[in-house]
Amino acid sequence: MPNQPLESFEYDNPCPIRDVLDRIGDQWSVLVLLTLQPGTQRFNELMREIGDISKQMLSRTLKHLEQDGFVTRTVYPEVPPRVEYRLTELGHSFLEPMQALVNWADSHHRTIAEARRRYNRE
Amino acid sequence: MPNQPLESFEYDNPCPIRDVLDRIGDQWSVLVLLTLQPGTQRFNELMREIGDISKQMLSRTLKHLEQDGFVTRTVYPEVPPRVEYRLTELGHSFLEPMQALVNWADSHHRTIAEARRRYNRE
DNA sequence: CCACATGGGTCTATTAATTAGACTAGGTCT
DNA sequence: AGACCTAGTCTAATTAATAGACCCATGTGG
Repeated sequence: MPNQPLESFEYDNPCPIRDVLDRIGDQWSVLVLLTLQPGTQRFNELMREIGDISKQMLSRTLKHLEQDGFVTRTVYPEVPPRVEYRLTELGHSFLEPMQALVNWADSHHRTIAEARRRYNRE
Repeated sequence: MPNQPLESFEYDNPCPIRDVLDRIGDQWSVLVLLTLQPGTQRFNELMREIGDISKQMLSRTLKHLEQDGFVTRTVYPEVPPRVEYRLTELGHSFLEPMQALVNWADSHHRTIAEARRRYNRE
């Protein structure tokens, strides 16, 4: 174990709700979880599926999600390597309320786009 | 109108859901909306209430939320100035599914904290 | 009359986060 | 031998966020 971990995973937010929401409320976590919803995906599949995420951020996001128990990471010792990511029970459970939010976004995005245009005109 | 707007508000995300969620999925938007839930708040009240947000980010976040129609901004031409922020119907409507997510976070944060400790031990 | 406080910001300089792209490993295929 | 595969990591360059100084007009205290 020659090198220090580059990022420590300790996290001491006094508010547990903010602690949870700050973690999954970053740019990518929810998108990764939604992409994993249909089933197991490999690293590069996630890259392709999401399209505009960088390797580093996908790697870090998956690491966080794994740490918090949202996904599992399974390595198959083959060559070339194969690593599969899959939602846990917790991950699926999270996507239930999240799905309600996605539905909200889906049914209100026109209203929002409209508000944005109006604001820009003035 | 001598100076260009420093940040353009155009935003052309091909996926409308990501367009909406990316906007409110930043570090502060949800927190600001939740803080406005009980009722009208002034700028510095929001600062104090949230505690660890910078003026600039609060200003920018409120501007985005106003642009997207989540909050209204009312200026009273007094001295010293008074500016009140208040949720719109859309803002309140958004907080309904969001509240479900907050509840989820509240009831699962122990499980998550546990997973995080386990991960760090290994 | 001068100094200071006030609220809601903006501007700037420093620090942190994100990105793009090069690089690695061991094995298969030509 | 040389090229290719995946799942990352490392570094350098770009971008975003923060802290703190500053601004405006007016009201208050001395």
